[in-house]
Amino acid sequence: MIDKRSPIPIYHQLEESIKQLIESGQLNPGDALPSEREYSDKFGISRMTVRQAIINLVNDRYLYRVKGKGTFVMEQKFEQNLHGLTSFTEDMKARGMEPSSKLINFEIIPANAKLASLLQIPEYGPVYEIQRIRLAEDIPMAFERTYISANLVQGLTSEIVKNSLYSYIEETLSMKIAGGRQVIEAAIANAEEVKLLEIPEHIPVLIMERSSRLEDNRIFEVVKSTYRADRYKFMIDLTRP
Amino acid sequence: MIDKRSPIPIYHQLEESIKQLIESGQLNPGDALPSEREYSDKFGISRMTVRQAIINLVNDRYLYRVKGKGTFVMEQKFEQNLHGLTSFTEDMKARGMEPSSKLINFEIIPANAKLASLLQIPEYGPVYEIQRIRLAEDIPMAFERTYISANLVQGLTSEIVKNSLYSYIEETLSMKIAGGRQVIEAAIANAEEVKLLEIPEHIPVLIMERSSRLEDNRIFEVVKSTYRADRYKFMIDLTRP
DNA sequence: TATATTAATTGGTATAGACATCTATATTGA
DNA sequence: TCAATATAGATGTCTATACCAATTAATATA
Repeated sequence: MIDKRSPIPIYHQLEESIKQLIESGQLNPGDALPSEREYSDKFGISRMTVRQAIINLVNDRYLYRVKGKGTFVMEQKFEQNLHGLTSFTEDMKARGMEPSSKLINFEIIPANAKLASLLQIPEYGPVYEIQRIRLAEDIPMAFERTYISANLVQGLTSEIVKNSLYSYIEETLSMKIAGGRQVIEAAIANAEEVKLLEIPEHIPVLIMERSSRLEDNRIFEVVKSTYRADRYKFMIDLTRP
Repeated sequence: MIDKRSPIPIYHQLEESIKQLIESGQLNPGDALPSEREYSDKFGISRMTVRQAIINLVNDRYLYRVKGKGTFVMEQKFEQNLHGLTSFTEDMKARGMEPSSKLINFEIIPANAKLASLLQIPEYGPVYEIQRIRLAEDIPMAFERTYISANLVQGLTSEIVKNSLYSYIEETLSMKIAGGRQVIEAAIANAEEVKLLEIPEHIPVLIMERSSRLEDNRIFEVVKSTYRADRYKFMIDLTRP
């Protein structure tokens, strides 16, 4: 598996080998990798060389590491593309914080008039409603409600949502996600948000509404998120054409 | 510059130190950094530790390395972006509304510490302060404070500001505007904003802070705007690459 | 002079080991 | 039984050293 006499650097051989295990499904998201010392012993190479392979895979978002616990396989990596700078998970990671989610609700509901209009479906049509609390370092940062047309995105389960919705849509359903539109506004937290976000009453929040579309311009998702404004800011990079 | 007794890792201290040199303009795009061995000798730290700092900066696209030649400051830190740098005027016109402005203040003031840091100029350096109310269809929408380094953008008058600041910079002064960075947050309107925007007390507002830079990465403008959140939303288009 | 060689300098790869910090588990003591 | 304490094992930081590979400049040679 590792050829020390090869002109290809050892760390690169190991890197490709691990990447291959992930892409072939022998290592699944969340799985723990052997420890650095195990790799070191197994292949008779230095631990620093193992680390170099792993560091590269962490930078490429194939893996993530938790001090004292181990190294694990990342959820699908291209999720970051769509959200860009305003993706909660990526944003938090970029700030050196550990993001997590708490699923509050997952069910199919009939679309009301507004939702039907946003999703471009008939009124009372079936829609997945997914409600989540987004946390950073276990502190509630945002309350997120996602609505997905059930006729368009079929076979959705809470497990899929927990892993990666976008990879399910793109890989399993073979539909191509093209982009989206986001609107940001400010408001005062309502009672439900105060409770779920564990914040004082009457403090300002940021509301983000996003609708995401497929390549054929059908809307497959509408997300409404409420961010606590005392802890969260939206950052946007602008480059002139 | 490097404190070995600090609990902050040495590589991280060096990393921040180099990043600071770049962002403050003491290191310019294309400039060569001292070699790894020079850093190692200068600070009395291991070359591997220097490399860890540099590797991180290469991953963050601050630097790039060429084997046998050296390490250099990257030309453009960020890749192409999704949205352009638009002014209030352009934004309102795009929404089919008639924009106008009311100039409240136009003077040269000495930069305080925060402003000096944001504009990358010495403290007490001369800065244009331009305060404006932005209106759409004669309704106040935002209170905007613009700060411009007077040594960088010379000969500014209130007449120029009334017309188009950006075209003055690009056409008359022949300086190229490259982009900027925006931060959006929510707050409760303060007394001044309540008065100027003619809004009720305690309503939420959107705060936008933008810093704009020239092609040579000098910051020429810092803008802080307060938008009434009941009338104004930020819209962002995301398109997948 | 023009070309080839060599030396010096740069980043790239790899090793071995030390100690720190964090996590989970097992053990001990009240 | 419950809580504090020890420990084993994981990643994180750092050192010191060695040699490889690419580039550049100085030097020797035809």
